[in-house]
Amino acid sequence: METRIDRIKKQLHAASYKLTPQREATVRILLEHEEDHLSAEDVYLLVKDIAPEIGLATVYRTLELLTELKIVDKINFGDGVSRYDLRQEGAAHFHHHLVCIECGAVDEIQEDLLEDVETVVEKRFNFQIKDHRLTFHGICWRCHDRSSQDASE
Amino acid sequence: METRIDRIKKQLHAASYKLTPQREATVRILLEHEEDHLSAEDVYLLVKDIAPEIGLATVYRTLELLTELKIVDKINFGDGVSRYDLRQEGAAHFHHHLVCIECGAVDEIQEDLLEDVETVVEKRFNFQIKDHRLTFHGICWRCHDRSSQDASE
DNA sequence: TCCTTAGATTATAATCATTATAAATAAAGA
DNA sequence: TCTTTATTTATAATGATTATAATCTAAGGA
Repeated sequence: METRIDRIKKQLHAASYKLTPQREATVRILLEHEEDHLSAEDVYLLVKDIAPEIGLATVYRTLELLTELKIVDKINFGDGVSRYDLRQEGAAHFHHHLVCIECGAVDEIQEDLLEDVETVVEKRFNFQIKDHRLTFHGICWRCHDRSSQDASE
Repeated sequence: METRIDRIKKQLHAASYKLTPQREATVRILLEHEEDHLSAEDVYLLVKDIAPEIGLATVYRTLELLTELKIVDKINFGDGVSRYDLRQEGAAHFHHHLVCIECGAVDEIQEDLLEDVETVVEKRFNFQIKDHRLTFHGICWRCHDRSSQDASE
């Protein structure tokens, strides 16, 4: 965990930014909620517990900075709020998401799965792919289980 | 073109909505700009040319209604504005997008390309896919041509 | 025809997420 | 220490979207 923060510190320094206490607190929250797809507001509320004097604008600035340095990814599921995800270290590509239309849960897929598709797209459309966003909307296994259980009662 | 509007009229009636003049004007604008990924504001400004008395709220309501009936798709490229696309008639799946990080152009891919990926995801994650969103970020052929031309000068 | 009712629309205000601003603070270097 | 620069804070502003209330319109009956 500490080494993870140290590496982020180095990344900041490499771009001549500092890991201020506020920034460190924000990163810690992101590390503690790596699975969670937090919004800026979510991060703000959580950071306030460990650094009560922090302001919302600072959280926004920090998240933007981290996004710029590709330490976090900013995603958008269409509900009007941006969400921030710590990048997997060494991940060449953005991971994918499964959004459940029943319960709203968001699961992640770490595998790439798109290599073949990207080859086709690059050739056919003469488009040099740098990144991708793939989200599936559907019914998650939890809701699936729940409804088949309901049916059998 | 007229038949296209007639069919949309039927879809509305089937859900017991009417194709009012304002709604028709909005649909016409969408038809005329099928390639364009308009925002609500864009649609509003264009509709005002053919129906000057229309209000922004009506445009929003109409777009929301059309989205609900799956006549248009609401997309989100992460720039804080929702964009509205007329669905291809008979399209089983949402089309994909190529967003150029140089010039901001958005091109469309009509092919599905994801069939294999979806089979894998449904099996491996026990997730019943209903729809998907796939966007590639990269350099479009126009910017690519432009920069290789610059280099040769 | 007139009345009633329900649906649509308009203008406007309100809301929510996000960004900009200006003053205050802290840290780094000379 | 003094000066410069980056950073943060609180607050105001912005921009997209949604809600509200008043008004309008069309359809169906008496």
